[in-house]
Amino acid sequence: MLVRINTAPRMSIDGHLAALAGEGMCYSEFRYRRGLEIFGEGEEPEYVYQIVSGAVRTYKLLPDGRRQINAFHLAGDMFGFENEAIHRFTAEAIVETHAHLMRRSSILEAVRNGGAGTKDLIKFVTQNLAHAESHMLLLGRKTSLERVTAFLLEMDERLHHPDVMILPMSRRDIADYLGLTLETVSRALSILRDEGLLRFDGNTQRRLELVDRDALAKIDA
Amino acid sequence: MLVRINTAPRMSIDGHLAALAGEGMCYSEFRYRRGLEIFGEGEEPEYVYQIVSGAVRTYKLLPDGRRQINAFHLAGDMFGFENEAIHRFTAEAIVETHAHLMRRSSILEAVRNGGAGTKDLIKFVTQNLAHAESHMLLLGRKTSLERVTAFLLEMDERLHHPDVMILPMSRRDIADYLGLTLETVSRALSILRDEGLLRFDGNTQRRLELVDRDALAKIDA
DNA sequence: CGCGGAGTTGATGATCTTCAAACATGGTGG
DNA sequence: CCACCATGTTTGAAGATCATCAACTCCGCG
Repeated sequence: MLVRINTAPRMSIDGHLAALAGEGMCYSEFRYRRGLEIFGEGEEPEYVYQIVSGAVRTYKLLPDGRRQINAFHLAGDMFGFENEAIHRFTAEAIVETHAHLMRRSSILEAVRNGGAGTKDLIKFVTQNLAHAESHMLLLGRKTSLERVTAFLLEMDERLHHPDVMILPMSRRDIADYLGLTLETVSRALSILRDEGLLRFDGNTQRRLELVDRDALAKIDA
Repeated sequence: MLVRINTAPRMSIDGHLAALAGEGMCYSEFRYRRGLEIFGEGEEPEYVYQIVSGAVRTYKLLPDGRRQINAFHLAGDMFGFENEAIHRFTAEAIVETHAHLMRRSSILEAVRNGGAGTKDLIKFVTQNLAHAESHMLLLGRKTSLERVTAFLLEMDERLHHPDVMILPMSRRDIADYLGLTLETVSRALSILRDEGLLRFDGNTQRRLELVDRDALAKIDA
């Protein structure tokens, strides 16, 4: 079902959670079923999360229901850190997801004490910011074909260039990430398939193979 | 050309730069003429900047010249901090701008030493991230009228609700911030003016007055 | 005065959305 | 095991929004 990366136990140096609060900090492990809300926009942040397996979407809603997905989080990714007293967006499990949780207060305290994890926290937030900036360029200035191509290449990279890419998210999720409709996403994928740049694996639409990454990279301006 | 104006030992307590690196840190003051590039995307970051007066745009470009402005920075705002070894975007003075500069290395060192400014740095990056997330919602899901209205309200707030708002940036800048064309921005402003929600002050197009902020807030979904 | 930059407005057109229909898929229970 | 239903996906046709192309105005400034 889901592509998995190694699940870093708590001692691993570059495991994010462990790095943040230092060794010896404990965390709990939770399991979220497909579609379940992990936390909601406006709620008080209690935990910071690291995904062991599964996938999570974080998004904002307009009052009339229009949705913008900020980011997808895959195995190994951390999310949910807040500096202020409320969550700025909602997080939901896209598929069955296992995550490690660490109390936010532990991390804030570690920062207050000048803990070693401070640098990692700054790095984490900065990486999120860098991603957001690139995504603003996509949302503000790229065509639908460029957006879908960029999405495929982003996922390809984050899944470490697998032969067959297994997408946990629906066309609607992709559309809400790219600022398009699901129909436009579907059409763009069909174009790329017809041009021979990608193949659908079997008869399922969520398993696909990037046949010509160079050509895709040329489309993504 | 850069003009070095003076060097001062320290600035006000609530100034961001001072908070970041602690007391006793030195900064220089520079002046940038209208249109001048302050730093370019991909360059090595040397300084962190705080605007004394003027306005700055930060943006990314696609190879064919399409531009996305991430943010406008006004008097009091800080910008240019990088955690990694290169600038992720370009910064230009929109109008004649005075800024305080502090060496990036000083700030990084302060963080390494567990300086008091670490918390402020995290706060600074997090605020940028929060802005970027809101802007992604705008770029991905709002209509042109909603975008322009949101822009006006954002500027109104950041300029502390002046009677007459003086915009330093051109219609093209606004368009590249909102993911629109300058014509669409102009049309949206005309609509808001015709509906009586704003007035142009005199016969210049950059001075305008928000007549009905509540109605504007209702348009901005 | 004339020139250039900035802005507005109009006509036309392309891209993307909306609406709609058909088909596929995967899970559930008889 | 298969029928069945909800959900997800593709594709087509029509329509809306925004972009493009173009003309014109308004200042500011030499």
